[in-house]
Amino acid sequence: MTKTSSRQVLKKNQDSAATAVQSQGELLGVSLNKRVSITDVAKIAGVGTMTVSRAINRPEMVSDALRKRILAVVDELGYIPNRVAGGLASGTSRAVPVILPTLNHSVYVAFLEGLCSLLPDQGYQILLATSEYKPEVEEKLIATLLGWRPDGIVLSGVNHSKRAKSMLKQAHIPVIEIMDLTDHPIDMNVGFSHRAIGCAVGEYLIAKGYKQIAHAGSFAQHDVRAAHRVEGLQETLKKAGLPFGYVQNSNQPSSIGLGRELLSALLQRHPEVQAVFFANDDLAAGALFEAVLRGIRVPQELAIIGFNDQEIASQVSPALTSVVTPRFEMGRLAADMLLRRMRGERVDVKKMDLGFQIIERASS
Amino acid sequence: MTKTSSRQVLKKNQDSAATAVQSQGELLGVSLNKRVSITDVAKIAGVGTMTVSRAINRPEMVSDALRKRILAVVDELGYIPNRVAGGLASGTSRAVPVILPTLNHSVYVAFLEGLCSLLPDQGYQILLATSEYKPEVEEKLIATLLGWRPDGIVLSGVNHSKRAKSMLKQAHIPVIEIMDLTDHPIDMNVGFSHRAIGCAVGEYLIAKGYKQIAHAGSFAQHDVRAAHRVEGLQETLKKAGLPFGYVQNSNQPSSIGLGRELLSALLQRHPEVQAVFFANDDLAAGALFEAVLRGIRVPQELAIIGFNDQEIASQVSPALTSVVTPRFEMGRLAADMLLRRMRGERVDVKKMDLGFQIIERASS
DNA sequence: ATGAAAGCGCTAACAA
DNA sequence: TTGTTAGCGCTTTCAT
Repeated sequence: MTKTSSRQVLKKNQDSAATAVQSQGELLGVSLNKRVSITDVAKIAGVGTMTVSRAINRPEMVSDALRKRILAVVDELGYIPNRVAGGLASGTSRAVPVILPTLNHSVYVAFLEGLCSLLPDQGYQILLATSEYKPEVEEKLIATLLGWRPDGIVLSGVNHSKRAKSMLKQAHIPVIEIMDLTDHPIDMNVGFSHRAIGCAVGEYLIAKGYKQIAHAGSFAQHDVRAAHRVEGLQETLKKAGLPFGYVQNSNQPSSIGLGRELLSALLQRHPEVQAVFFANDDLAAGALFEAVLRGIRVPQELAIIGFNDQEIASQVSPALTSVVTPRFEMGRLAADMLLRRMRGERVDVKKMDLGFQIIERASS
Repeated sequence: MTKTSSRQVLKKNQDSAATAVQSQGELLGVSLNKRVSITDVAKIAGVGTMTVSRAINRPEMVSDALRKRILAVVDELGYIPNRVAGGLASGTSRAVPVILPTLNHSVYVAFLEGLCSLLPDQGYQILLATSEYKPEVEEKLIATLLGWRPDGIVLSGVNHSKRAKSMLKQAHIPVIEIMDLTDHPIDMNVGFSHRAIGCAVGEYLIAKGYKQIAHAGSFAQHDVRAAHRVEGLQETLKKAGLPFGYVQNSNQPSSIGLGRELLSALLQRHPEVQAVFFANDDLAAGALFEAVLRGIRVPQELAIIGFNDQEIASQVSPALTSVVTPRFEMGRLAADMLLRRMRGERVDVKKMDLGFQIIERASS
């Protein structure tokens, strides 16, 4: 392949010097073994490096003839501009780190898809990292990722270590916090209020006449957002004079199987429970399967409500009531806000509440 | 924060010059507004930049006293080394692009988690990109990603455009192709034979006594690997003298709901079908739900077998027979092989067949 | 429209 | 052990 290319180039530069060195694996002094650089292209095209740079990045600034010649050489040599060098020279890396707590929840994956559907097309590269829900890991990741001198950064949640915040401020780049809401965003913020969701679910279940209402979740000590939903729920129950102590947690990662276990444990401790709000639909689906297995009628004997409206919720039977959150759209919106800022535009609405909706189905 | 830091540093450099400029937002000629560079650290610590570099990257090469002093300054200033500059200077970016067809399949996500569990800890940064199963998108992504001068790269599948292959060869970096097997890997290859899986499933179903055996899948025109499983299945059916034309495809992305639709369509066209091999467990679960809904007894009237052994397979009832593939382990292994190569070690076994296993459950 | 010079921030290689 | 020099490959700036 390399050989073929060099021959083709040769035809366009048919002088004795070129022919002479070709046998050494060189062409006009350009080694064919080393990665080809802008200088190589410039030499062979017989122009300055700046013209090559322009022909590639701002084609309209170069005359048609020259641009054509240069791009032909680029093609022949298989030249791929070095973004690392370009980034250093221009001070803009086009890198956008995304720190997610996990990839194990379809919510974060859907969000990531939203980002992927916009950022790469605009020339930005996603640097992926997962924090495992641990603030100290997140802090380290932020430090590492800022080393890439990113043009912007995406964080999950609104709780970050003091040092993390200070590093981000020093970086002077657009930052967007997603999935949750705060009154004091580092910079920009799109998400929804988990506390409000907890309240709404509480009100919904109370209105349906349930009295003994529980919450069950995974990764209890780490998932701050789930904790906020629990708080909202408990607050509402308290106000209504209902018991609010029915909480079943696990430290394991979320799964359908864990949903079964959580329900079993909960029913053993509190057989009187009438309705359970789960931290996500996988757990809720597991609980539903367990209930069906045990012959517990849903929702007559036990109501189940999930979270995030993952596909499974609508597909099981009875179908699961759930809370829809616009995760894919959140990804696109986050990307859009970042892009505008990275282009130098102003973004006036720095905090966006994307809201949520309870989708009532057969399970409650 | 910045102010506090500068004061603390000041104590260690208590000379009149420093005090004089501090009010201008400078300290020893170091602006506090610009991002802090290695030169800033060097100046304030009173050492050369190389010593700072060493104190950070090869601490053992610097005397204790000096290292301590330097790291203190690093801390005070909040200095974060610029990897872009470092990468350019050292010729190693520590970037590892990963091109996946989609994030919509839990297989790829699990694989990605496997990578994430190893690469970042070793100082490598994952650059994520999705090709939407399109070779031409993949080719473009490869070109873009090679611009980051990565130290290695991960590709999905073994079918890549000619230009893609040639670019990868020119890059002279370790390449690993995952998920599938080929006799002619670009460089390294871990995966399993989808054709063999198709054959094995065929033999399994034949042995169970099924005669009318179908395959149903999504993204038909793009998912080459699913197509190979179909080929294997059909080959086996053909050999056994059984009908092999029962194939139901859709161009939509995979989902539980699509599984329902696929089964409906298949049964309408071929009510005689006795067993269906689905392209993944989401589809299979959907089909199962649909069958239950229609009162079709599984497996007595219809056997269902899924692929990838996602969690849902074992949790529905009847539980789904499926084919386990070690996707998380594949991620770790791919990371491990890449890491060894990136460290300059040799990797002798360039092609690894990770195999698969049919997990028999109640649905077949 | 094109090119030359300078330098982005860091590290390899060498010198002291 | 530490510092100096010279780039890495590109783009900015300024000249032509």
